[in-house]
Amino acid sequence: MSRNVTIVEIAKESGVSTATVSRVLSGSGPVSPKTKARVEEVVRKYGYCPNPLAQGLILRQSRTLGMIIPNITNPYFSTLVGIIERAAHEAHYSIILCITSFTATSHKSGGQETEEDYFQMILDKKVDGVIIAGGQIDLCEVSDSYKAALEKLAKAIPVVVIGQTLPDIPCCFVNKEHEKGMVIAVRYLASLGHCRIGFAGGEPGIIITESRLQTYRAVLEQLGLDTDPDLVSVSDYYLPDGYNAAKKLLELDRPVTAILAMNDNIAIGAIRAISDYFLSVPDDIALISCDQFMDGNFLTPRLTSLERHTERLALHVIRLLLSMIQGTQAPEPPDLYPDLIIRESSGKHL
Amino acid sequence: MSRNVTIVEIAKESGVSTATVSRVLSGSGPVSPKTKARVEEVVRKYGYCPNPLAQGLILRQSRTLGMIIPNITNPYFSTLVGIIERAAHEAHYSIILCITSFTATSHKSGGQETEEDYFQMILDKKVDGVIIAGGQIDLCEVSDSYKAALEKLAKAIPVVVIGQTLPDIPCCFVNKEHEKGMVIAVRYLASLGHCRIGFAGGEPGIIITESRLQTYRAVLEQLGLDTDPDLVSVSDYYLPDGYNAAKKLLELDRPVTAILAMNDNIAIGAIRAISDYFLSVPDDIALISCDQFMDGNFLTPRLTSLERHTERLALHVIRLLLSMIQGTQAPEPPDLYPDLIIRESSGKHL
DNA sequence: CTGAAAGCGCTTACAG
DNA sequence: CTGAAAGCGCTTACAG
Repeated sequence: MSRNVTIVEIAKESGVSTATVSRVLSGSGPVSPKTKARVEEVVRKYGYCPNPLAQGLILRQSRTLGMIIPNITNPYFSTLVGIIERAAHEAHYSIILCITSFTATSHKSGGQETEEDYFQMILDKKVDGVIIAGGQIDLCEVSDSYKAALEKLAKAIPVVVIGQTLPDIPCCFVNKEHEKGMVIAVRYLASLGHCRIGFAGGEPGIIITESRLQTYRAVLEQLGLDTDPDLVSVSDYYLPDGYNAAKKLLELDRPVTAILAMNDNIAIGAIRAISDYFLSVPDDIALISCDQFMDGNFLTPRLTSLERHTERLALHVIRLLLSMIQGTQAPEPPDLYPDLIIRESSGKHL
Repeated sequence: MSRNVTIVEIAKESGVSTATVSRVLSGSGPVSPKTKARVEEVVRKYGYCPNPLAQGLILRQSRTLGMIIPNITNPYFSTLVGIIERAAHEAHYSIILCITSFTATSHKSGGQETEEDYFQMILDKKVDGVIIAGGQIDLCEVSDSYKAALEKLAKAIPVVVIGQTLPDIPCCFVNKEHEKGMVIAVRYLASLGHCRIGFAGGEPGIIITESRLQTYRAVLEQLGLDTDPDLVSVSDYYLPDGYNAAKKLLELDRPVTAILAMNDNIAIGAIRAISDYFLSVPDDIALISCDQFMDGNFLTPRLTSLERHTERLALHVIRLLLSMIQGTQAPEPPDLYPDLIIRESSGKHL
């Protein structure tokens, strides 16, 4: 950080006090048109810009927001970050990005760098607000230390978290919708005549997985279809998980005829496994991705998938945070009702 | 930003001056063991942490780095961001992420928010250093206003840019390697007996595209193979671009027998198009992705691709920036020699 | 080893 | 409408 023009120089050159310069810059307080013009000229000449550190010290704000995510490689999170950064920038805020590398398994094995540490760090940074997406908040069982750290954070600054609502913590919790899409997808597959519908991907102990699983079972029962535990294969959210899950579902004594994939990664891995068994999608196995990551029209086969409107979620979250910071009215919650986009992979009626 | 415990409280409670508290916290200057212990105790009790704004004002550093990218949705950039954030965090720096939405076409049509504006913003934020990846720097023709803005930025703080070297600008430029991989890929396809090798994807006027194109033509000529302009179809880097490019290459009077795809998106789109022509990869068309985004082993067909070691690049870039900031020796340049990972899509000898 | 004081660059009552 | 002065929370010569 090099030495820059300061308000003192500008004041001197303009022949006024720093107070006046400050006034014309902030637009607060009365300034005569002439003085104003003169100061503005000098400001322009030097390309002067107030030091945000000094401003922040007085104003108690940094015009900086923290965003904490477990992973940036996952399209869900990168979409979130993209939209949020853009909206924040338009509102003249910057985003400090924190990537915790949290995974349910690393957590169990006692990951070294914890999300709690990041909470503290972001608190120390004196940001004006924080968005937390995913991580431990998605666990069915949230640790006490996490709750304590989140509470401490939320008591100090506005925070909105995307994930389950934790009681007695002064955050805004924005809940994602996990059930409706599952109901739509299972019913659709059933309407096509499938009786053995597999569930592939997701991590046990994670809310999104468990609640989808529960819905899946409930709808299956309602419909009088098979609900063997064998029909379910969960491990994680990535390509190999889809591959292994599909493999398992195909090797059953009574194999599945349809698979619900947690997301596009799982679906792509599953397609690979299905091909390795010399079977095809959708002729032998129907497939639906429950979380669209890309335009399924360009995959082979064209992937039937659930659009969950991550952009709307992202926009809502940043607007909500901004409203908390500025003390304005909270925005209307967005329509997050998922859309089933029927393409080829789900096939036709059996 | 709420009111916090300050150094004054800590000093009072410890019965020493703020200077002493500052000394024990920073470890600079001599402090008697007893005083030190007492102060540390109080610090711990209050969970005190110096206000970084106040510190930054004096120390002229913010322990914050800027990272400017055009797009976070592209796996290349999200990988870069992931690695860089992690390394920065380990070195106790935070990352302010700036996403400019730059594309070559938006640029031509005169995009409203420019990268230059972001340069100014990040300068105003008083970050300690900046990493710039992609954007206008990847254009064959860089505008004067961009150069001027970059020069201004680089004169103020350390900046490393991933992209072509611009003369007379005091940045560290880290160049990516575009030719070698192309040579390997073209030669491999030729060795398999292909004579009509298409080139799909990429944006005209962008360095990575143009230099690969040049290499592609040079190798083809060297080998005495067809170099019709018709064999090339460029537009952009995403799924639809791969789809359209492959379509065009298949509709030629003398269609291609092999396609070089700029990256996995292009390859996936191309596979979709090839299937729509009732052709298959690799039986009818051989395919290589020149920029691996995911594990090609899980795609159908398994995708032969070039691994370009983005992680190594990312690590080098952040280390380089840190060395500039700290005035230490620059790290050794990484081995960015691309590896051709031969899987199914490139097929066997004709 | 320790403290009083100046100062980083700004903003905002408070006078005038 | 404008300026002198205090103060945001910290660090660092400078004395002692």
